[in-house]
Amino acid sequence: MDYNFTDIEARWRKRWADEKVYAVKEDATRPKYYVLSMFPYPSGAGLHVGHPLGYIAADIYARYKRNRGYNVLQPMGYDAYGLPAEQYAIQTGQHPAVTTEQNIARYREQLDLIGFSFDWSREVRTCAPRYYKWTQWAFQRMFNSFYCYNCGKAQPIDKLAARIAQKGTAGLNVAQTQPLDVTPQQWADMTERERQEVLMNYRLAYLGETMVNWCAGLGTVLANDEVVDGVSVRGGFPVEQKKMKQWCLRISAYAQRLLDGLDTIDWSDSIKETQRNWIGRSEGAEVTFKVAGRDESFVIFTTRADTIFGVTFMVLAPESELVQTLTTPEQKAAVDAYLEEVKHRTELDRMAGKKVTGVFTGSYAVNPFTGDEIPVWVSDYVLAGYGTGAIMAVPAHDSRDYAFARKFGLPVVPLIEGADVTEESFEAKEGIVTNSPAEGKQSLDGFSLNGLSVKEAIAATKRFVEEKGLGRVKVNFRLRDAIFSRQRYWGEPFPVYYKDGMPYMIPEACLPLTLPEVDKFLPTETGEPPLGNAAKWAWDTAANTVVENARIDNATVFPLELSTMPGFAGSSAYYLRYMDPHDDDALVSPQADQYWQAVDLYVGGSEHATGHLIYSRFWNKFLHDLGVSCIEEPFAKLVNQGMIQGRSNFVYRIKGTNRFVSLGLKDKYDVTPIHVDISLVGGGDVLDTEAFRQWRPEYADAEFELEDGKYVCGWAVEKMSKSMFNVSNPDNVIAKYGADTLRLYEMFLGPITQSKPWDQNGIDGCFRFLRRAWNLFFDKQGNLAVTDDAPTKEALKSIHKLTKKVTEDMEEMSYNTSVAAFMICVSELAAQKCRSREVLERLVVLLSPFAPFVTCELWQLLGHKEIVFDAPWPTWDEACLKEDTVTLGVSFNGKTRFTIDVAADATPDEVQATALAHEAAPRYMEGKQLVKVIVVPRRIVNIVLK
RNA sequence: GCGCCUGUGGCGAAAUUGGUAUACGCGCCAGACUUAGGAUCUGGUGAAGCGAUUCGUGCAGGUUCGAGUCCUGUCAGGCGCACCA
Repeated sequence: MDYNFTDIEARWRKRWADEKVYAVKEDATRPKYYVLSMFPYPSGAGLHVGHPLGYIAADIYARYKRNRGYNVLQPMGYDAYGLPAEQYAIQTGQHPAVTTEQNIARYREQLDLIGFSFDWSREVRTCAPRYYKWTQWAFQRMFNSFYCYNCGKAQPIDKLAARIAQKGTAGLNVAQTQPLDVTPQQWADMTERERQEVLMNYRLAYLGETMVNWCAGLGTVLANDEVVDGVSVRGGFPVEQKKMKQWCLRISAYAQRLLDGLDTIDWSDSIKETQRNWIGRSEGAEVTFKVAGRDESFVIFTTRADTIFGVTFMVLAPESELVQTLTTPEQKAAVDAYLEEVKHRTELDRMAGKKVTGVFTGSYAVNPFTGDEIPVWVSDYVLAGYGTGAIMAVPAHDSRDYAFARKFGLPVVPLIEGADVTEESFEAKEGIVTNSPAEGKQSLDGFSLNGLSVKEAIAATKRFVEEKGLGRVKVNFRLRDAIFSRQRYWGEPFPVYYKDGMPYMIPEACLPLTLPEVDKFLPTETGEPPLGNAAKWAWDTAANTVVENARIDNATVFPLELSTMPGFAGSSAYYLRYMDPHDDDALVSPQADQYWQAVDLYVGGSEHATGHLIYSRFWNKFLHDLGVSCIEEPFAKLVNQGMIQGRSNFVYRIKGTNRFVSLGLKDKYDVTPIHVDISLVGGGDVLDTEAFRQWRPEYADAEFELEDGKYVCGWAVEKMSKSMFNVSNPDNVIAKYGADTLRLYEMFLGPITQSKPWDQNGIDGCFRFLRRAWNLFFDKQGNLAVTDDAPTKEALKSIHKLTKKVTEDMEEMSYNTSVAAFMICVSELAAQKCRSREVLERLVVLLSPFAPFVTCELWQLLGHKEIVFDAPWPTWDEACLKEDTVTLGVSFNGKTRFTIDVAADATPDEVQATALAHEAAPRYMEGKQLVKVIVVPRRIVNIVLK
């Protein structure tokens, strides 16, 4: 019987769906295992062969766990809100919901072809109201929470309000936008609106006036991780800094926990390191400097408190409010001119130019340690958003301060023995401190760091600063709060209305607040977000319903928020929803959460390192604080699959003509390389010139200059993308080879964590393997030829070897070597003409996670009623793997010379005797003395001579 | 600049974690069956040499009886962060 994969796959696909074989329920009698692949954004282009790589790896693991007796949850869904659908809507007027629906249908079709064991009854879509109800709910709970550092978790905001009413804000140790000073009396005298303003300073979801990344091209603000090199990740439009009122999530409150949590999870070092960098913890000190001749002071942050004796000037960020207070009348014109100049420099200029600029404020600060008066400058190399927006400059030991000092002729005072600062600053945190204070100079209480190591000096200075009340030890984080508003249509609406300019949450019982219809997806004429176009987008607090805008009276009917939530909102807790997707009373029921706990294996791309994977961890920690998620870290183990790149082909057109020259001849002419669709190119990169002429009208009368009668294309490895015509589509591969071959080949390509180009050429090897495996079960006439005879020793050895290898590879997800092992085993069994049922059944089970279709068919042909997915995973017997004799390499002084065969259980003495008795041995022994013989078990015997 | 990762045949990649380097697949070569082959099967395939042998894991050292693997330095490529004080 031929291996007819088309029939086999179609039949089993149907049966799996009809019998719902992948549906799972909580089952207390079996251990659970939760496998998750990052859900896709369903783009219009459909899946290419790169997308399923991670899904296949996860699916193999999920199926393996199922064979091992685990109750495996492996769901799938769609991250359905996003910019492309909205951009498409703006261009075509097609509603994003319609295109999204179409794209999802297409994705589903493609995913089904590949044979994943997803439980589709648990599918989620972020744009479904029943789903985003819980996104809105979580947002409301964040609004109604603050973060208490004393108890280390989120708390209800009412508790804070009560505390302020009783004791004021004094002594609060909570996450806040800025320190406030409110007494109980003041609180009592406040209006409702004023109190709301105070509370806004502490809420975990808050409305903040912040500098945001404004992208005019997209008409919205972006989060930091959505901006790279000053342009938007999506679309590549320029991004500028702008001060706007936006919803923010106080993710910075969780900075320390996000950092600590990394030590408890099994993620790759590189992703953990990326997150550590992004969180950017730095320990230092805040030191207060008085302004000379005035009753003012300001605070700076430094990690190098030990360099306090080398401070020769101070620098303020241009955006800092201190600039106004510290600028003297004489300097005001110069400072204002500078501020104006900085404002018009975009983020890109600022990074690319790296010009050293700045201006003197006219004021002087007093060094608290020495009493020296030092000038205060303004420069854009100091960031307003980090620390206090002001620094003490130590040009001798900081390259940025050094460049500034050299440009403006400010003094450089070295503080470390032997440091040469004539050409550049000395930044290493090592050496012995000197000059602190300089000889003959006074310092506060005679404080001196001279003779200490840098490390000791930092500690000593911090202690001194705290003792003398000059400042305090402080930990700073680079992690910024996440900006949570987008001026877009296609996203979750905020369940928020505005009364007296302050936001209020619509009642929880009224969730979800569904996205309204609009007739235009562009901003309104007054520049409001697209939701401003909705006719019915106001909240009636009496009736608790959405009503016509026309009825807004600000008495009982109020305007609703016009922004929507960003992409990461819906993807931040989806793994929890999969546990209990149809529950309308809870995001996840306690029972479901207790059973499934958290994701055991999470598979997805590393590009989400500073986006989704941080937001999701934050979101889960918050839900954990609420008691909704029982585990603090959502993803116990993370595997980042590599990207599959495309292999593009080029033709070379002679400039100004319609004549194309083959690769080997292109250097003779002035040519333009042009991407050519890879479907027009065959093996050896030979172009089908006729197909090329028909490809596009402008090439209809193309002429070709051939070499050896062929047109050879150039090639390059690039990102797989429609515009480069290098996309390979899984449907085509499946039509030609079957899904089992595709699965096997994607795994065989190399380690899943590695990026690699897609090369269709190798796939025949995997197809041949499957066909050979299939043929093991049939005789020449095509009849099933499996016997119940006892297996031979060799066959048992082959299958046990395979069992061991595949089982051990599973945990490492080292599937490429497993596939190789399958190939070896099958060719061994074929050579042995093995027909043993016992052996072949084991082979079928082992192969089933990799090739589910063909193994289902074989399992049934072998007479089993149950599906192979529930068959127990085979075990191996070490005794079967033992050799009777082993071949050892014999080396003299480390160089292998010949091999010997000895009994597997030979003692070292026997091995040594056999080795020395070998006919070739005397040749290498000649004239040398035997020092010792080292017998490495089962490997090699090394004879050491002198 | 700082941090992390990776360098092995013509190509994708293995290597029992310090023990016969290049498993497995692609490609290539030869043979078989064919009217035919971009089908199938069998064998060969790191380099040099007729050969025994010698040389071979980016480069240079080191530890070891023995190093792709460990250590030091260096070069190249990739990723992340980057006026973060």
